[in-house]
Amino acid sequence: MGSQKKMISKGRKSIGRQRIEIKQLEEESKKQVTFSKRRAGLFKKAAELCILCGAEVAVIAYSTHGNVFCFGHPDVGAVVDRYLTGNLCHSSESLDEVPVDDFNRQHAEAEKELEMEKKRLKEIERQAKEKVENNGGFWWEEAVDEDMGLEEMEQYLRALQEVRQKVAARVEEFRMMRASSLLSPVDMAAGGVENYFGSGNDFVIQDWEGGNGGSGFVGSHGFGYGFGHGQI
Amino acid sequence: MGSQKKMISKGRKSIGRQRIEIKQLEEESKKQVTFSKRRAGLFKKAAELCILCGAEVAVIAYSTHGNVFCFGHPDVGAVVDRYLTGNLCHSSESLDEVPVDDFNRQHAEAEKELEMEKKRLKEIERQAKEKVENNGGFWWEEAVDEDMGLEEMEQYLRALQEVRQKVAARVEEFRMMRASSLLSPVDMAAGGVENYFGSGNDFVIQDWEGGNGGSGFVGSHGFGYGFGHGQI
DNA sequence: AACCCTATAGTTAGCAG
DNA sequence: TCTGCTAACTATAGGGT
Repeated sequence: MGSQKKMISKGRKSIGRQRIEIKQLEEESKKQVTFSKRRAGLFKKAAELCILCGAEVAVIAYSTHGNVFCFGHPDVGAVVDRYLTGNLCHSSESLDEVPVDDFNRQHAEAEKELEMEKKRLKEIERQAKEKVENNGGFWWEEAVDEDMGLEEMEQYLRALQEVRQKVAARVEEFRMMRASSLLSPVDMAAGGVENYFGSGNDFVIQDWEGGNGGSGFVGSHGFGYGFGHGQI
Repeated sequence: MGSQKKMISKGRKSIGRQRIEIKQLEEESKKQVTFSKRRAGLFKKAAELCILCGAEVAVIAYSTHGNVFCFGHPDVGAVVDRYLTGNLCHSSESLDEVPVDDFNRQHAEAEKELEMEKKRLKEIERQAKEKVENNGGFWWEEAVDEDMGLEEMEQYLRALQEVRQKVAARVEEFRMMRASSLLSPVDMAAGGVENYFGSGNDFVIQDWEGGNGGSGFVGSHGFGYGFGHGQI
């Protein structure tokens, strides 16, 4: 950190930071530079949030080129896991302007969402059953029994994690074997998998309610909003 | 939005922002306020990154109280999905100082990691088998066949997503049924589940390599580093 | 608890090497 | 490409309401 000499001679050393509009950058090179810089900033902010507030945070960022960069505390997997197992993610339709202080309305929305979620679950199960009957599908497609207990389910969830790890590892192994050249690490699985949270195509901010209402969360850039709860 | 009168009388209106050390805040109330403010800032930054650079970003943040707040574009589920299916997340031991330009070394590390991953897989499978033999465990614990093909495996992965969704939904349903009061929405799954990416207990920043080397990625707060690649 | 406000700490756009 | 610089922009700590 020692030596910075002045190495600029003109009166104005630099025009300094300029205000920019927040909209898609046209120039590819500028886009890349900005991505690098801002990603670093984002990760730093995330880390500070963790340290200051004891929060657990995961950030996953894909560049347009398809490369992924992650930050996580305690680690990405743990946070994502927690998210997947503990969150049914009440899909946000486009409630564009959530009144900041209307608790009751939000609660109503929550219950409606839950209802829809249940319906969707039913539909999925029905389809799965159908598939098995018609195509003689694989055993795992009829895995979840209608009468499975909570206890058993939790064990199942845990086991599922393990299995997934194994499969992912195996898939990775395969990929490593055949692809020593330049193959995008992620596009294999990109297609085909349904987006099972059913949200729209815009930005989404979602908070999860712990059982009692909360107050509104307000973002800034024309996001689609999920639930907003000041409850921390 | 209309009326701000001056309501401060002394010479200095405010002491303004003070420098703070980045370390766990002691005061609970301050912690909460900071979490709110900084979470908002983090989400805004994430959104700007998406807009400016066309990136896909997911941010998941848990407060110490266990409440979750998410940001995602196109949405959290999509990004997480992409992450889970396309990423084995080469666990970062503590390669504390990755040389910025040593591609070969990084490649070597990658292969070593893979080797360890394989070993771990073997160990897990052995344990699973043992468990099945000793306890008559559940069928799903012996799910992954040694000779499963890539094709089949990919389908399996996809199916796994579906099943997990179903289970998560079911678990959620159960929880909703019994807990109408204040129960943390997430702590059920928090314990017991192994961290299947095998990273440590510290901060983790992980990038994914697309098949050819890249240059170093440098963070700032004593994180554990994964792979660093300038490749965007 | 959620907003204001202000002053200032911190981030970053544009350049240069 | 990535690093460093600098000026200007932006986030936010502390405080009030």
